[in-house]
Amino acid sequence: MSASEAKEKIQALSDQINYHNHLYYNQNKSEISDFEFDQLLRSLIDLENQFPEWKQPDSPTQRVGGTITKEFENVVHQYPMLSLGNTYSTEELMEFDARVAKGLEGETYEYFCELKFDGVSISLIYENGMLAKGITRGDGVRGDNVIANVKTIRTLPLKVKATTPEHFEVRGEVFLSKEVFKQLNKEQEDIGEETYANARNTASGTLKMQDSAEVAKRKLDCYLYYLLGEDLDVATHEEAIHQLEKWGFQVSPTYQKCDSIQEVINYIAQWEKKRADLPLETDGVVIKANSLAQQQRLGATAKVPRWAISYKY
DNA sequence: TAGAGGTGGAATTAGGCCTC
DNA sequence: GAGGCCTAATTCCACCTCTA
Repeated sequence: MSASEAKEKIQALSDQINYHNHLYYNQNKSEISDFEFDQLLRSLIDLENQFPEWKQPDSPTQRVGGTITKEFENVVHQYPMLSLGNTYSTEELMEFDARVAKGLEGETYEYFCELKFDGVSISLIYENGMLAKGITRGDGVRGDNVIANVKTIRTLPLKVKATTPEHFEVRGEVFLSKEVFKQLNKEQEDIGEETYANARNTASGTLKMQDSAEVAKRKLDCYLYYLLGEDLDVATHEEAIHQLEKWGFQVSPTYQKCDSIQEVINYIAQWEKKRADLPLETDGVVIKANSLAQQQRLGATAKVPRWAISYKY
């Protein structure tokens, strides 16, 4: 095979694999068997080994893993990763609303609600459209760069196709879906090993595994919920979420803008009934002030932002 | 068994508001 | 302005569950 033929073949195989990945993870459909999918991947790996000059940095083979990480690089977060304050009742929500109203005296404001999924927080750094770092929360100031493991998450774009700022950060939650966790425990049972206690801690442990090939087998998934950086051209959290969707990131389909705290309360009540039907575990709702300028004005304490709070079911 | 990530609760501190 | 009260913010620690 000539070099130019190899280049075309590598591109065609990459497109094919990306197409099937997209179908499987975004539409929950599969046109080929797991065996056929593996065959496609193996063909691509063989070709890339023969013609490494045509191997693309965002090749789907990057997701197969294989990197052994002896020690994760410790990285300082550009923007501290704060946790959220918790509420457990509508009374506490009303108090939160009163604090927001006080902080934004005389201004109108709206909220943005989304379900809080039971997973592990992650910060993704993109440089020139390429996924460069995947950092755990750590102590909120510094975290570990687990990029080799993050790259195995097939719903995450390794390269953003659209025009983006040179540098931006996306935050989200890495999780194991109920179905994948069930399957994982079945496999443990089959080989006579102890089953995992819960999906959140299993996802957390998986992210810190040293063998990314093993991580790739666990089928981690990720929802993104926060966009950070300069030159982003967005004025509200809602616009930021739409921007993430346009760039090909998977965001939670449960989000909703609310004009008042009463609408927030209605949203919480609505999802309390429906959340059991979701494919992954949720433990509450995150409520944020929608305007980024107002978020700035409300600021944060040393531990939690004043413009957002979580409601725990 | 040690170390890491994360959660939740108790204790302490800081700051705002009210009364005198 | 001083003192007391209340609430929010912060710190610390115990605990759970995972991987190495």
